[in-house]
Order: sequence, then structure tokens, then C-alpha cells
Amino acid sequence: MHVSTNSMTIGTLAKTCDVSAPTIRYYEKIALLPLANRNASDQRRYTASDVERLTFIRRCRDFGFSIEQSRDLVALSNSTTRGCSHSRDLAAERVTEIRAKVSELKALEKSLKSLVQKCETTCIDGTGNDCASFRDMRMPA
Amino acid sequence: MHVSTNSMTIGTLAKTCDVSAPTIRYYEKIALLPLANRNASDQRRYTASDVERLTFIRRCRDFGFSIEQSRDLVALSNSTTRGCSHSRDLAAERVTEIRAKVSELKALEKSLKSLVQKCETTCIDGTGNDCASFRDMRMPA
DNA sequence: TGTTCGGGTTAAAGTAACTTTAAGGGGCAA
DNA sequence: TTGCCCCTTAAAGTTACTTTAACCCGAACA
Repeated sequence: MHVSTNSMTIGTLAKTCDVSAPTIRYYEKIALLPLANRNASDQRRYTASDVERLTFIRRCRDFGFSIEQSRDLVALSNSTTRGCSHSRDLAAERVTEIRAKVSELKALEKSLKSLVQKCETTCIDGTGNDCASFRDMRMPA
Repeated sequence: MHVSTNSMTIGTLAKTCDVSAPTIRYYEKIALLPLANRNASDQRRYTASDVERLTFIRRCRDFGFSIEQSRDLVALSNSTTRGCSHSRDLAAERVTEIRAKVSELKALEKSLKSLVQKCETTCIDGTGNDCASFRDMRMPA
């Protein structure tokens, strides 16, 4: 692959930032990325600053921020006037959300494990119809 | 609200099973629930067995099974011939997935916390443009 | 000189699992 | 009677893409 930081194809940008080409086009369409420059054959060409911006976005998404939050963070990260405390708050909020999600998943894991265990100890492969675990699951709270 | 186990409205079923009424109609449409009986005014009426089935589905969804997996589990749970070992396997797989997701989220939490911390210790509220955390995020791996 | 191949281009539809909206009907209490 | 709340439907909206169809372009190979 031809990699010149001065004029990458969409495929090269995609590989560099680990994002699919259709996703890049999609980001352009929703204006998360600016309209790309085009070469004589009307193909998109990208530069190092595009790599930076897309990398930033990719990272926001990895952090679990929504597209709209990422849009916000991109704007903030490019701002020469607005401070970064807002983003810090956003990130801190995400940490809280993640903690909640982790405990939720742990509880879930526990439930599932006891479900499996009950099935293992009591069913010895009866029919689904009278599996003890399934019976429990049909009971309303 | 009028609660007779013999003929509940969709709203009552919804509350009983903690599922929205549109979701119940949706489940009927995708045949996860059977076509409901109708009263003279063409409104859906439900019975105790509907409560059981929907409760089961709700629980599957709570456990993070997809609709299609839930469909599978419902069939299994009603089967008088098929054993429950398949479902046990499905549940065990889910446990593995959940464990993976938990570690992923914990790693994420760590990254985000260090991001916040770096911003807190180095930025003292500079502009987003030169926030140390943001600078990091623009660097390709 | 074909032609084949691996890029690139677009618009539109598909995905999951619902939720929301629009537009209307039914039945009961004040 | 008039609200009011619940019910009905079909269709569109949501999130964040992915997939598909149908096409173009430049380079390498027989």
C-alpha cells in the first residue's frame, strides 16, 4: 500500500486508523469528518491531520462515547478558547457509567452461573419442559 | 387496574412482566409471542400462561440473550422431548462473554481515569486545543 | 490490446430491538 | 356529555454502522 502522509486514499486512512472505509464515508456524511479533498478522479484523499482527527474520534468511540458526544469532544479538542473541564466531566461520567455496567454484568454472571448449576445438579438432562431452571424462569417476580 | 389472570389487557400484562405494550405487540409480530386472543372490541386479552411465557422471555433478555436466542430458549423450555443441555451450554457461553466484557470495561475504566487524571494534573483548565489528554488522543497507535 | 484485479465511487437497503408518532376507536367516571 | 385513559394500526425514527448493487479507474499480465 502506498502511504504518503500527504495524500492517502480512503483505504489507507482506514487501515491507519483501524476504521472501515464505509464508516469513514458515513462519518463524512454526518459531518463528523469534514468533506474530503478529491483528486482528479474524484477519489477522496487524506492528510496527516485527517489521521489525527479520525484517530481522536476512534478513541472516543473506543471509550464508549456516542457519536454525538464524540462530535462534542472533537469540537472541544480543537477549540482555542474553550477549556477542557467539560470533557473531563464527560469522561468522569463515563467512568461512573462503566462502574455501574460492571456491577450489573457481575450480578448477571452470578445469576447465569446459578442457573447453569441448578440445571446441572437437578436435571441430568430431563426435557426442557421440566428443567428446574426453566421452571424458575417462568415465574413472575 | 383490573387484574384477572383470565383476561388481562395488554397494559396489565405489560406492567406484570415489566415490558412495554408496544414491545409486546412487537414480540407478537415477530412471532416470539403467539397471536393474542381478542375480545369483542378486538383488543388483545391475555392469560396466566402468557404471563409465564413473557416472563420467561423477559428473563432471557435480562440475561443478555438476543431475541433469536430467546426464541430458541422458549422453544426448548416448552419442549417435552428435547433436553436442556443445549440451553445450559448457551448460558455457559454467555457467562464467558460476560467475563470478557467485564475485563474490557475495567480496562476502559482504567484508561478513562488516567485520562481524567492527566487532564486534572497538567491542564488546570487550558483550552481543549492544548489539553494534554486531548493531545494524546490525536496520536495514532 | 484486451481483460482482469484491486482499489475507488454512489445511493439505498439491511441490522437489532425496539420506540415514537400519527390517527383513530372504546369504555367509564364526573 | 365530556374528558380521560386505554386500546388499535401502520409507518417512521433510533444508533451506528454494514451490506449490496452497480458502476468507474488505473495498473499489471497474456
